[in-house]
Amino acid sequence: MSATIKDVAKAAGVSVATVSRVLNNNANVSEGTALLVNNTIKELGYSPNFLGRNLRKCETNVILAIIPSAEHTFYSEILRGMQVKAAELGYDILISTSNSNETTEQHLLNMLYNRTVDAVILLGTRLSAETLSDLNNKYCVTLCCERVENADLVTVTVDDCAAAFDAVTCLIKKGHRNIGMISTQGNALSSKDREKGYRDALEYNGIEIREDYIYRGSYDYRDGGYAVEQFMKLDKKPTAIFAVSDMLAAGAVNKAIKLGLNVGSEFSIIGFDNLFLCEIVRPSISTIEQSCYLIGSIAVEKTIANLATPHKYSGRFIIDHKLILRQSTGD
Amino acid sequence: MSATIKDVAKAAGVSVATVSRVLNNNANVSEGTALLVNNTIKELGYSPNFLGRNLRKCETNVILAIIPSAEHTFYSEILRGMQVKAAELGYDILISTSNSNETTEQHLLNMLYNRTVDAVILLGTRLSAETLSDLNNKYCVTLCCERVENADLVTVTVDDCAAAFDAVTCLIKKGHRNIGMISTQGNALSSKDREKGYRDALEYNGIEIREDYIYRGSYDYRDGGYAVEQFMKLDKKPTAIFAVSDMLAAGAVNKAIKLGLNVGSEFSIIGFDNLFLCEIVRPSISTIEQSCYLIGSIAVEKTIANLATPHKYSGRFIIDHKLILRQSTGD
DNA sequence: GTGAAAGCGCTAACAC
DNA sequence: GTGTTAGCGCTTTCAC
Repeated sequence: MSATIKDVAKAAGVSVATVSRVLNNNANVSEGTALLVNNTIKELGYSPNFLGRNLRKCETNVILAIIPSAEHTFYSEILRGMQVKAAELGYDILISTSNSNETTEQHLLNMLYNRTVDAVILLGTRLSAETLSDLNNKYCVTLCCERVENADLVTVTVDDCAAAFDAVTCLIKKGHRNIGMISTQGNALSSKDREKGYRDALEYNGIEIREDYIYRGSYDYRDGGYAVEQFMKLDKKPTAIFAVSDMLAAGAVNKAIKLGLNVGSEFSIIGFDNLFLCEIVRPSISTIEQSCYLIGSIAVEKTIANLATPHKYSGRFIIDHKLILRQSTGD
Repeated sequence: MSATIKDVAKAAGVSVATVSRVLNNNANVSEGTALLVNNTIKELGYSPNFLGRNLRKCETNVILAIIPSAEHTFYSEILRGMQVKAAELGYDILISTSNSNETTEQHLLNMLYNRTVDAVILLGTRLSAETLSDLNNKYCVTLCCERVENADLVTVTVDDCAAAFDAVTCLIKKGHRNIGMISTQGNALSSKDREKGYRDALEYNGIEIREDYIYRGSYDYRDGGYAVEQFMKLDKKPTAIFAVSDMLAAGAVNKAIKLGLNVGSEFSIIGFDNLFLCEIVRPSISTIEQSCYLIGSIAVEKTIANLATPHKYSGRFIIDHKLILRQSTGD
């Protein structure tokens, strides 16, 4: 159907080896031949078939990024960081969505097994530490935005504990003593770490920790509202909330307003991620911003480095975060 | 490094052909041999190398979906529709982002040239009709969410003109006679079509069309605000706005509120896409909902159909839309 | 500086 | 029902 390297070789009157050398900018080819070959390539509209090349070289120069869902804008900047760094290093990033479903996630890993991609970067995962370690041992897998205890692979995240500590400390400094937290069920360590940061901040400031101040639901917007409803049933109602995601914070803000609370200095809310949403809603939402671009960039850099070495590195990389204050904390 | 089909054949004491047959569920293999081979496969932890298979079969069973950016949640449901239909038909969907940049888009098309993927589905495009037609002629390309005049390829969109007509008619029925429109610059026909629907609705109701009621900017949130500012400088100020995207509508809503306008029945705004955002902001935003899941599903179905036939179909598919009324129109 | 040829892992005739 | 073998398109070693 389309031209092959053989066609080019024949048309240019050289061997396929020479065409291949031209294709790969190999030095050992005379200027004249190179010109001739390049012209023939153009004439025939030839492009190399990477299936042949990849098979031969046992590499694809493609990294698969698996995100939970395309519905979360949070990943977009991370993906951009990945793409820029990957392009720089001669790789392409392809994306697929797992729908936070372990079966789908497993299916996508087939691309690793069957050599369709060189490596996988997981933006969150449902897999166990053992699975991840095995996978990274046999292939090359990196984890982003989430950590898994004792999993032996490169992990790139913010310091969730410290970030939560900062957020809650800010609320305390504003005079709040009754601070609720909206967290999530399940075993995402990002949430657990943020809970720890929440507890640490309270403890550090000599504030009693109340278990009924911690609501755990899904990441769904509505859970933010449910949390507020729950809190408002308590004897001692919280006057501030720290949520592990901006969506939850948005749900909390809207529900609080609906309940007649004066969201701002009187009833403060801080989210997590700095989604664009935070700027759009009224009141705008204070939040923790992660250096997303950097997370993506570093994840790719470390992944490609691991691809090149026989003894894989598997450390944890902590990326910067920043507290951003807006109207939901009265700023 | 990892086991090959040869290793399996040797270990099982059969030929590679037999292993291949088992791998592909070929009927012509005895139950006993199949069992033996499958056990050996498990023992060796073998998975077939798709680079070999794909090279041999000249197909990858992968479709590349190119989206402008992962920042727009609008595409998520379309992608889900694509993935479900693709899985059904034995294909995988991989996603990449073009950043609305023609160079990047062109780069991604390399995956088509070099046979890394079987087909490409573009969710919007910067390419010309000629480029698209050539591309689809030589390979297999489908266009979604946007149309390009005279481009010879399968195109799947809502009826933008009719949808806009519905939105504007709704505003007129609510008593508005001075209706502004927030559109976009550039040559996106979706916007042009929506402008036509806007004009048609006005004309149909005997309302004069004023060119200064049409603002054209980017798709950026802020442009929604700029539009409102612009409109408020006019002698006869609009009392309603139809925007070609929810982001623009959100920007318009917030700016209108800031200017002291009573957004709702007094000053109405309708957006486009039905982003989740519409439900979160206050007032919630009326909008046009597209049947996104269906758009994705049909796009994939038609693409795969075209992959199988020598004479490609290249028609346009119109998908349903629905007007959704919320607080921003006083509902 | 260039060519011949082997072989990456797989599938699919073809032969038996 | 199973095996032998050619060959998909490419890179790379080895000659020269």
